[in-house]
Amino acid sequence: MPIAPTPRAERKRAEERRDDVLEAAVTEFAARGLHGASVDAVAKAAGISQPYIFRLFGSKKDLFAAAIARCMGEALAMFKQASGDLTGEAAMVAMGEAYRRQVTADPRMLRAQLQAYAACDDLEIGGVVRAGFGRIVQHVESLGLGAEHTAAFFARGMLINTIVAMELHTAGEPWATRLAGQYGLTE
Amino acid sequence: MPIAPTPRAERKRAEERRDDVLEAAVTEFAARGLHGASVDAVAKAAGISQPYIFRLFGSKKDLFAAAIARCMGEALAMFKQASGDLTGEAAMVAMGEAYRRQVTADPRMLRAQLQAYAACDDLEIGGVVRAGFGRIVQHVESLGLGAEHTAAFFARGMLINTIVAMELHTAGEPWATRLAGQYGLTE
DNA sequence: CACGGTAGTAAGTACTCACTTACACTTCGA
DNA sequence: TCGAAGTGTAAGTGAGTACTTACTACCGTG
Repeated sequence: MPIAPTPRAERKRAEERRDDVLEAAVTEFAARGLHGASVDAVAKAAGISQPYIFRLFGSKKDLFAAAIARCMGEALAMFKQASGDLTGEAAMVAMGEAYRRQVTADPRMLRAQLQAYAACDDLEIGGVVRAGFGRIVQHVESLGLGAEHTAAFFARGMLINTIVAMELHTAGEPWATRLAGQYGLTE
Repeated sequence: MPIAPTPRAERKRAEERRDDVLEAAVTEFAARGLHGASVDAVAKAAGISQPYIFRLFGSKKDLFAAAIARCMGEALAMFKQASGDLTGEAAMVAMGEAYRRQVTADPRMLRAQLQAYAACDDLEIGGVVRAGFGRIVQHVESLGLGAEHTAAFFARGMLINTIVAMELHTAGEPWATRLAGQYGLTE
C-alpha cells in the first residue's frame, strides 16, 4: 500500500486558482501560441499539478479560449479607462497612448492577441476571438469617430502588435527603427 | 527479406519537388501555424513520403522558414510589380489594390504572414521573418513616401491580415462589415 | 553496359503531450 | 462530529509526430 501523498501547493479557492492559472497561461500562450505551448508548462508556472488544470478548465483549447477572453477583456477595460469621458480624436489619442504604454510595461497582452488571431482557424477559438474583438471595436465606434478613423486606429494597433512580435523596436536596423519610431516605440 | 518497394511518386528534379513541397507547406502552415501543422500532412499534400521532406529541408523548422521566405518573396514581387514605375501616393494606392486583390484570390499568403509573426518567438524564425519584412519595408520606403505614410501603409496591411484571419469580411455582424468595408473586403 | 549519383520509400525509434484514473487531504455546514 | 463537497496529486495511457535507418528504383554518362 503506497504512502499517502500530501498536496504540495498551498490551498486556495478554485476561483483564485483559476486566476493564477490564467495568468500563467497568458504568458505561455503569448510566447508559443495554442499549439506551441504545453499544459505542463502552464501548470509548473502556476505552481500546481497538470491534472488539476484539466479539472479547472476541461481541455487545453478551453484554457486557451479563457486566457484569450481574459486578455481581450483587459484590453477593453484599458481602452475604456483611457478614453474616460473623452470622445472623438481626443479619446483616440488617449487610447493610443495607453496601448503604447502597455507595450513597454508588458507586451504579453499584445503577443497573446496575435496568437489568438493566428489560431482562428479553429472555429471555437475563432468565435471567442471575434466576440472579444467585436466588443472592443464597438467601444471605439461608440466614441463618435467615423468608420475611417476607427479603422485607422485598429490598423495602427495591429502594426504595433506585429512590431512587438518581431521585436523591431529593439532590432537596431535603420528601417526597423524608422518604422517603430512612428509609434514612439524606440525611446 | 522484404520485397523491394517501388517508389509511387512520379520522378521529378529535386528543385521542382522542393517547389511542390513549399507550395503545400504554405497551405498547411498558413492554416495551422508552425506547431499546429504536421510534416506528414505536408508530405501527403505534396504527394510524396514524409522522410523525403526531411531529406529536402532538414527539419520542420527549416521547412517553415523556407515557406515563409517564399511567401515574403512573393509579397515583395507582388508589390514591386504593382508599383511599377509609379512613386509616392500613386504607388501606394496601386500596391494596396494589389494586396486587396490577393486577399480575395488566395488569402494563404496573408495568413502565412500572420503565422510567421506569431512564430517569431523562435530566434531562427524571427531572423528570417525580419529579413523578409525588412526588404518589403525598404522597397516601400524607396518609393518616396515619408515615414508616416509608409507606416500607415503597413498598418493597413496588418489590419487586413487580421480581418482575413478572423474572417470578419464574411462574418455578417454589422461592426465587422463596417470595419472590413473600409478596405473593400466585403463585396 | 556497368556504375555512381539522384529520387524516393517502408518501417521504425524515441519522445512529447493531452487527457484519465484513482486516490488523499482539508474545510465546513448540519 | 461526521460526511459531503472542495482542493489537490501520483501515476499512468494512448495517440501523435519529428526524425532516422536502411534500403530500392531510376537516370545519365563513360
